[in-house]
Amino acid sequence: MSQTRSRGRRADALSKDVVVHAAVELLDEHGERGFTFKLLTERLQTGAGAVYWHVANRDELVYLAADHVIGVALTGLSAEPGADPETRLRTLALHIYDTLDRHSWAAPHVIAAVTMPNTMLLLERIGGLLTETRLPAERHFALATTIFIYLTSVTAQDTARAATAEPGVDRDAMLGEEARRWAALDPATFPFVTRIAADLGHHDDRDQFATGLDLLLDGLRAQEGR
Amino acid sequence: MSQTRSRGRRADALSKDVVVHAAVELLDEHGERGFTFKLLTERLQTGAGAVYWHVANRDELVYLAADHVIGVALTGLSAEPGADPETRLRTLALHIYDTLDRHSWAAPHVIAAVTMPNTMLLLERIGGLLTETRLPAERHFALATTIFIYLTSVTAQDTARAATAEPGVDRDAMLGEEARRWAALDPATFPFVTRIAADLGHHDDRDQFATGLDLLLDGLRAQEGR
DNA sequence: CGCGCAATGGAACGTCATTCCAGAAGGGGG
DNA sequence: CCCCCTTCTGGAATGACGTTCCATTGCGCG
Repeated sequence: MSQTRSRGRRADALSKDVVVHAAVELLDEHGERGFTFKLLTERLQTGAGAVYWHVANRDELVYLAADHVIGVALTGLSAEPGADPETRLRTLALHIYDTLDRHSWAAPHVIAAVTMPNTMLLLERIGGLLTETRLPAERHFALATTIFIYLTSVTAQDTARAATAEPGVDRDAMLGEEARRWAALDPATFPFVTRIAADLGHHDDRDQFATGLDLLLDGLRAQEGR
Repeated sequence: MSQTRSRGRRADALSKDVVVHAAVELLDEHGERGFTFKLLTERLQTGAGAVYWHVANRDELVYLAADHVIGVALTGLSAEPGADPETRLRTLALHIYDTLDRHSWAAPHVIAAVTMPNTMLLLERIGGLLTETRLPAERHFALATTIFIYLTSVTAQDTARAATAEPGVDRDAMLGEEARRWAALDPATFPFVTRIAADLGHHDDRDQFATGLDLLLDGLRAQEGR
């Protein structure tokens, strides 16, 4: 089966796109930490040198992979005509949240560099929706970036936390375990945490995210009313 | 000067605390990526084995260092008596922001594990302040975690982005450069981004953070009013 | 049809976290 | 006072990783 490959140029050429696609797959499977050039060259049936011909280094590859994921998420979003801007903002945010949830390694990189082409497109979308509200134009920059930062940051952290869990361990079981630990704390020093420990058990990250987003939008509406 | 050390037990004993302190220093100086066991053993004038006697591995060490930083931040915060809970919440948040800004490597770890002793204390503080508001008790869990998540996530990303910059490069110059790149985009596809490009030039992360926080608190007040 | 150069595969290198272990204090019991 | 054993130490050894280097190849242009 596995035969030693001949050196030199190949017919089924490697390309930046092919490399990035393979990287996204492997990142999805093994996470950022588990993603290595060894895995990558094995999947692509090639050597390290070939990969480095198309990509500067590991960092750039992960960067490109993250941008690709955001790009797919943005193009795969329907226009949702007729709805008011606030609703569409909410839809957009949750859609990005879900996408990054499926590629948990990507989120931290999306924010690190606003330079990323598709990340900028995301900011553009948010800003476009804000323009349709009655909010004063001089606040648009602050508000758009705030929503952008909330969206990317919180998602990044949610997914990072989720990725911490050992693969194969039940998520609900882990939450239950954590809730029990909270409840077992000293109520004298932790009156609040012990009181809300039960809530932790039936807690959903996505709902949590939506709650914060709604709070932001409520704040926005409150400012709008003034 | 530098003399070969004899093996075996030493008078000036190493301890978990000493190791963690040195780790915090080196993390501040070199960031998470630049922090290596080589640097650590050189500073502590010892070998790797000695460090591993006190600490399980690199991950645990960074975890302990991050918790230590949060602990210092929480104990170093004055009580601010007389102020209303909302103001105190704002002060607390900005204080944590500033602390994590000074130890940019720490922020990502603070959120990853809510298990961290001092991270839980932070959640407790936030919850305690919420209890003093007129908000319904059944919403306390959702709101406290929302604020907690906003605080830690956004700070984490701000500091991560700041750490990306090459040491020695002027931050304002970099922002100006970025603003120029935004302005140079095609106004047809990026109407919003090109319009707000100028704002990016005189933009401050801390103000930005405060804006989002105020938006959250506005939303909170709006819900309170209902 | 041959030649140049874009592309390739893998060996080699330096760095890193981690493991392993021989050996040296410290201190308690005889 | 001295021996022993637990606790702690330093550094050599290991294996995985990202990256560099280069001889070699075969596509596609002339």
